[in-house]
Amino acid sequence: MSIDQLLRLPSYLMLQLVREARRIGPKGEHSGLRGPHLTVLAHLAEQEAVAQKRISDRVRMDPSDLVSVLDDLEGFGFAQRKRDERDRRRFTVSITDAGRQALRERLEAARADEEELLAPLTSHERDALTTLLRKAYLHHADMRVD
Amino acid sequence: MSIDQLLRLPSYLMLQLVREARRIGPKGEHSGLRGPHLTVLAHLAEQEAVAQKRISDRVRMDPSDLVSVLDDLEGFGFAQRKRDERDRRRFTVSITDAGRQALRERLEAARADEEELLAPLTSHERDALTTLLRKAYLHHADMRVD
DNA sequence: CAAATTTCAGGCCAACTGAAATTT
DNA sequence: CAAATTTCAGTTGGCCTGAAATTT
Repeated sequence: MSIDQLLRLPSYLMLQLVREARRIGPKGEHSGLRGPHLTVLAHLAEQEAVAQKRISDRVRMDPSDLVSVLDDLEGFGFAQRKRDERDRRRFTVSITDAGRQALRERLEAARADEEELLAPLTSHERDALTTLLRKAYLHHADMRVD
Repeated sequence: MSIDQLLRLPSYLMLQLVREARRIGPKGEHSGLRGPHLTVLAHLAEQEAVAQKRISDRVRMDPSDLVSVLDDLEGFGFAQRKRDERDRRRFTVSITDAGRQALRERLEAARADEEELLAPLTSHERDALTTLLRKAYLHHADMRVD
């Protein structure tokens, strides 16, 4: 009875599925790249020379945590930091070609893992799910966009 | 462009929404009860005298982590451990009345938080989302049921 | 001077690994 | 003896707070 009530809570179900997803992937290639790295890379891929503060706002990541993520990305040669000479408090961050390549590969792998996670759903159901999640997420994301 | 690809990955969207959910609640009452405690309580509410191993299998929690969760629940007076005299390797765990009461309250609070998280969706959409998530989750859960 | 940006030190929780102690 | 169950010790990653250093 109580379990059934848990299984009617979307946030509980999402948490369990996220745990399931973590178990499925990622194995292989750039496994040093975890969730936050991928998120940051994707945002870098759309902007030239962004300040770290702007990134951490956009992806809702703590600025202090972003530091080590960028350290990693620079270590892999996937991103570069440069002082902003117009405001020397800032660093501007850019993605490299290798970074774009790694991003492509990881997105590809993520889509494959997705297949496995959502295997029990028809492709129509998967689309419906994605649409609903996207709508819910975008609402919260828009609440905090500049 | 790349962000858009991220936003087509259900597991990414679910992860972000779970993070959002964590920010919303829970505040107040029994905040010593976190996610795993609630999950375990819900499972205890349906079974008399379960072995820990069985719980950790059912909720896919590491047996060693379950130890401290049960320590907490016992500390709150929400659960009890007793040696299984027929197989003295086992402890059998049961929920208490106080545990049932706390579970009820926490489920109530969780439903309220849910409202806030899924505010952007119509009630029909929320139902559809829940159904899809449930279907996806149950498939994986059934894979590991005795 | 106050405020913004990046960085570091340290905290907590969830998830995992490896090994011990007890019992079957 | 090997296997099962519970427990403990220790690691990691994600998320957070507080404070420092630099610059505006």
